[in-house]
Amino acid sequence: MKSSNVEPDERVFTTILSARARLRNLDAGKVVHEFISENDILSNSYLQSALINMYPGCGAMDVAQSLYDTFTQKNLVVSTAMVSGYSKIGNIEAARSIFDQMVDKDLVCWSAMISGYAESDKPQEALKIFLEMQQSGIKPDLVTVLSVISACARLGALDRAKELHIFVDDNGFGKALPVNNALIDMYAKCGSLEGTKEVFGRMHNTNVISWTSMISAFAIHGDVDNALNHFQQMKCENVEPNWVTFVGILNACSHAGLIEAGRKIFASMVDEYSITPQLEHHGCMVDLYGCANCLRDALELVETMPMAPNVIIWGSLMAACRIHGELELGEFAAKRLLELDPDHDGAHVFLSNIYARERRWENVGEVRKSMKHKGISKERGLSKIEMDNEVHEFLTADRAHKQADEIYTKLNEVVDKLKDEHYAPNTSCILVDLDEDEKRDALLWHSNKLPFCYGLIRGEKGSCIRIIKNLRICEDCHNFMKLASKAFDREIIVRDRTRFHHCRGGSCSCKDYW
DNA sequence: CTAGGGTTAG
Repeated sequence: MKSSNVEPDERVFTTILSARARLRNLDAGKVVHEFISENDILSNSYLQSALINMYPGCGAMDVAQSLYDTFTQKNLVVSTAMVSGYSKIGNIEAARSIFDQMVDKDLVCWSAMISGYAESDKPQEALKIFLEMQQSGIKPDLVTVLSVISACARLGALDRAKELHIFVDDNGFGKALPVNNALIDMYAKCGSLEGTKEVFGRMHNTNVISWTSMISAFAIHGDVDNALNHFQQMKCENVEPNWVTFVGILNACSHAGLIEAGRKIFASMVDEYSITPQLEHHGCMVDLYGCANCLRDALELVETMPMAPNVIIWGSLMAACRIHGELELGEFAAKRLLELDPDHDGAHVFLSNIYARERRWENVGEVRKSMKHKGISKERGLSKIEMDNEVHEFLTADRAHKQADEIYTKLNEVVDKLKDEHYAPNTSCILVDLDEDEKRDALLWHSNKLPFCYGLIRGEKGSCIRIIKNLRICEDCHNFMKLASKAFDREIIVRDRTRFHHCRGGSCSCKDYW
């Protein structure tokens, strides 16, 4: 182009830059950046936003920021690109700070902020911003609605979800395919498989995302039969499964312990569908073997898989070893994990616990010192319950709630009643340096049990109690919920980090396999 | 009529 003496026009650069952004090719992008600077066309706002848009994907948000700082006039589109750039790299505070400085905000920049919060797992903030947007007189479009539904899914509050569904229908989005797909996922993550089925049943047309969302919904609720059924059915309807579909179906097998079925499906990816298993699929298989206590198979897969295992893979193996008390392999996995992520809280806590159990006090000291030095602490247990249109949060041994006294009194009552059902606190779930009495208290105050008691106090009599937990539910809390479902004749639905537990009449839908 | 926000996945 240059040799024929045709000057490239500015449109060419926006095309090149968006290609660079997709390729995540930082060096090539910088060459274009320099060329633009040298030719004094950096004042073109189309070029500005294309440049800003390229950097976050290349892992160079700092370059985007310094470039942005040089612009004296902050264009709305360019600022929005900064908001979404910071959101993509997980720096939501920086995104918000730019957002707050913007004047005359339009729909797109509000949407960028909403999806930023949704993807940063701050659903409450996303919904709050959505409300503010409407109060400022701006009506959402389809894209906004999708982000809001996704935020509500992460929040997990069913009443809020139902309200949003009505809003979506009332505003004319109820027939759009992507909206219905998002609603399927929302109901699943809010613990309502019924809602999921209802939305799916009313859809006039479906695509691979609809079917995949259904399969994943059944997977997280432990209904492997329906997950497999829907997988068959989508084949009959000539909908081609994609790689996400396989993540869902393999997860379903993992949650139900169906090793053979999982193996076959994993093999069929290549044999029947010509889909190369990715890291995620290998992760599902490690999970499948790990949960089923086939730790040798899990390790073999990790060591022979065609790509380098990442933090999630080693974490999955480590978690399986923790559950099955396989300390030696667990230590190995934790160490590999720490090589990839030296600040991983779970691996530190796990190592320290293994060493404590084996009375290797020197090692315990080393790990704790390193944690203190790096400022690492264990992620705290956090549980939530929705009540009267409000989401109430509880940490372990939390006394911050306004009705804390009442809740703790109730907890004692509940524990007394559960003792009739032979409930005995299982302190092996707690591995810190506490004496037995302290352990017992720490266990009873596990965050899960607090929202349950609050649900008993405030909820309608006989209604289902829905709890959302940030970590994997511990064995003692699981046992507690099962017994409580019988003793109080209540359905209790707990969403933990990876799946749902439906407790009813003394047993759980996961059949104690999780 | 070429910039910025998007549903399924651990």
